[in-house]
Amino acid sequence: MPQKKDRTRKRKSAPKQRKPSPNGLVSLRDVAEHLGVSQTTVSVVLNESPVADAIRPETKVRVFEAAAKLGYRPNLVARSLRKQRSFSLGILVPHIGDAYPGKILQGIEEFLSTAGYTYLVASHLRDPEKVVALPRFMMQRSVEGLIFIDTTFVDGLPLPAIAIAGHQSVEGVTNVILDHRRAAELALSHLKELGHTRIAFMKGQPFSTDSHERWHSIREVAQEYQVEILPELTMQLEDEIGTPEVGYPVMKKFLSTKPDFTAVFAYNDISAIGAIRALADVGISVPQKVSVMGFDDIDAAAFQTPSLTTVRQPLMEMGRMAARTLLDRLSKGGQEYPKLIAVEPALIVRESTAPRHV
Amino acid sequence: MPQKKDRTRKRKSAPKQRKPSPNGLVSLRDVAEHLGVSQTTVSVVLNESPVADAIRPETKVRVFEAAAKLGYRPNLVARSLRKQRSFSLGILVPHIGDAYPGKILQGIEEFLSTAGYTYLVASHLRDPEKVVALPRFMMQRSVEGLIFIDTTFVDGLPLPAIAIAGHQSVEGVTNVILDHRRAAELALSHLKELGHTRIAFMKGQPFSTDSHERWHSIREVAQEYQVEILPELTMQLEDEIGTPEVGYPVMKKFLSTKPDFTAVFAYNDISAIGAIRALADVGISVPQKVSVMGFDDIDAAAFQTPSLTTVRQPLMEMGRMAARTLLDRLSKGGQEYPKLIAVEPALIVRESTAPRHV
DNA sequence: GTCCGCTGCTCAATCGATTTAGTAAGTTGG
DNA sequence: CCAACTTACTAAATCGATTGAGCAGCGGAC
Repeated sequence: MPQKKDRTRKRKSAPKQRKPSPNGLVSLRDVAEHLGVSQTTVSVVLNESPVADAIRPETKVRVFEAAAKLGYRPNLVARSLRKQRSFSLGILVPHIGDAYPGKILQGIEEFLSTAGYTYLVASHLRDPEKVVALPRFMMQRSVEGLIFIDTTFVDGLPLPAIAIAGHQSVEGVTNVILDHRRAAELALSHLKELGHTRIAFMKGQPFSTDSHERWHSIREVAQEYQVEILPELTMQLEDEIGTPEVGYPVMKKFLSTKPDFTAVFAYNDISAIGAIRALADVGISVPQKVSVMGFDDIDAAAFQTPSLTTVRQPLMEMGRMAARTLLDRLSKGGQEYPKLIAVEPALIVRESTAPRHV
Repeated sequence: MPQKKDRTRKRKSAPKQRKPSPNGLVSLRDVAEHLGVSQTTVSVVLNESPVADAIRPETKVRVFEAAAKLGYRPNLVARSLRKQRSFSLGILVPHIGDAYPGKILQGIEEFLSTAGYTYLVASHLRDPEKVVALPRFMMQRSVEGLIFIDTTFVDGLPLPAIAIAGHQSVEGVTNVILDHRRAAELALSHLKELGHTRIAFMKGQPFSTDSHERWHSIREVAQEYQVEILPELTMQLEDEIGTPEVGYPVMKKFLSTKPDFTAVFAYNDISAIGAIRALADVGISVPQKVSVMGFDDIDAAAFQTPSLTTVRQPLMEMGRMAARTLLDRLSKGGQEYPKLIAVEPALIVRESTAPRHV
């Protein structure tokens, strides 16, 4: 394929003896030199930049072909540096691998992958120092935004952020939350319809971002529904564990007080599962003797024995929305952004609740 | 704090009117200009490079103080580009959020965070195209190495890699695997001691990387232990689902053949849970009528009703070892690396297995 | 007096892309 | 015939760090 004219080759009478790419990868320069054109040309053509309108179609074809032939893939680190955009987000979770954040991550990833974004995840294990350090660390890695999952963060973030299950009102942060009021209505009306009046409640751990709001809504709705919340039927989760072990000892201890109750509304599915286990240990069958209501509808809920009646949070959807909203904010760039996004719960009736035993 | 001599300030008679950092962050240059020293000085001092031995202690102090005062944090993207090291790894999982990879991720993250490394995770959802594209994409992001979890990858990787539950023999890849032979011994001897002779087996999905090896070991050990593996008592998992739903219909269908068996050895805990559910649906109680044995010991296993007897894989440990081994390989740089790392299973006896019902 | 070596730094190239400004060659209009 | 415009590119700055090479100024040896 002879070229008509060699229009650029002369410049290099004493070439600077360029060494091959140290990492063995094909760079823009390699493609440019291979073709005898400038890096600019290759760059604008491959990026289909408007500037490339001025490039001859034949040249474009040559560039595309050479890029394909040499297997050129742009170095995204270099691109990040130059464009001051990394196409990545940072995600903070209490523990990677737990079911609740796991489901949310699925939703986030699903959306991000279609948008060409990646993400860095890190677990802070509820360590306040990490909660401060990790966002900083991620910013050093040039993430464009942050997503907090069930995490109480420190404000003053210089980056747009989304807090899933976040209830802090902080400048620049969009909270994605469940309609807890509605959730309480669904759960309590279900239990009430089944005839339960003496209901035990498990309050979430103080560090869980939904705890306060959820409890508040439950009390409010309970009052309206004339369901009594008795102090002696109220438990408090404390431990920071992602397994049902979180609910087991609490229920054990509760049972040792010989409480008079016919139903339990757990803080979440995980603690409900632990509670059922504790009930079973002392021979209280669920749902025959006691009904148990979970929260979240994690994957495991449907396959427990008995399967869990629970209030479903659309976790994947929340993840998707969080990702979508954040990317939206990034592309708009403006100061306009939603402060709050609420999603609706659903009551999922399974086997762990039944009419009150009489 | 007056300076003795102004040794560098003169050069800028007609300064190039430098604009402030566009992203509002403090750069090396900002620190250097603030102090009136070169970027080199600031860089070598902050990195405690050996070259910094030649810098006066007072200067060092000034640099450290200025960096702290201005809140300088090095831009890791720029550093990556220059050093050709990103201090990050890429991790491929079938699904983010599933219990098995989740537990492994915990181990990986635990180790990486102490080493100052981050990681990018991506789910390939068993899509062969993604399995090819994602490592490429991660390499464009300059990850230094890859970890595959339960993933059949395509060889010819230009990067060091670790495959957890990997059984491919590929140049440059270290496989981290369970001692399946030992696992089979533990499980079968337990069932045999309980008097079970008609044992049903669930084979893993063909795409699950452990399936073949596990089945092979089970058959081998079964022969030695004189445990019969009957075709009519053998099930095959097919679906790509991370919930117990994967085992449920398979067991349902199996039961419809009116099989004669007293125990089930499931492929993993997830499918065991689904199987128990299916057994319960038709009134077969576990472990009274049928014993069920799981595999993995995911968090949920201990809190099922009945709790699962299972073969534990040290998943977090496997994650930790994978990360450690990979970083080791990266720092050594040489061609020397372990081809195989085997970890030991443990038998965890809980409630789902019992002596054969007679 | 001057050469050497040490101290304490600075200069400038570099990583691999993007992007602004510019330029050589050819075409058109008056 | 020349200015103006168009076409098809190229040169060089830039992002923010790291790093090899280099350079003043000073003290001491000869």
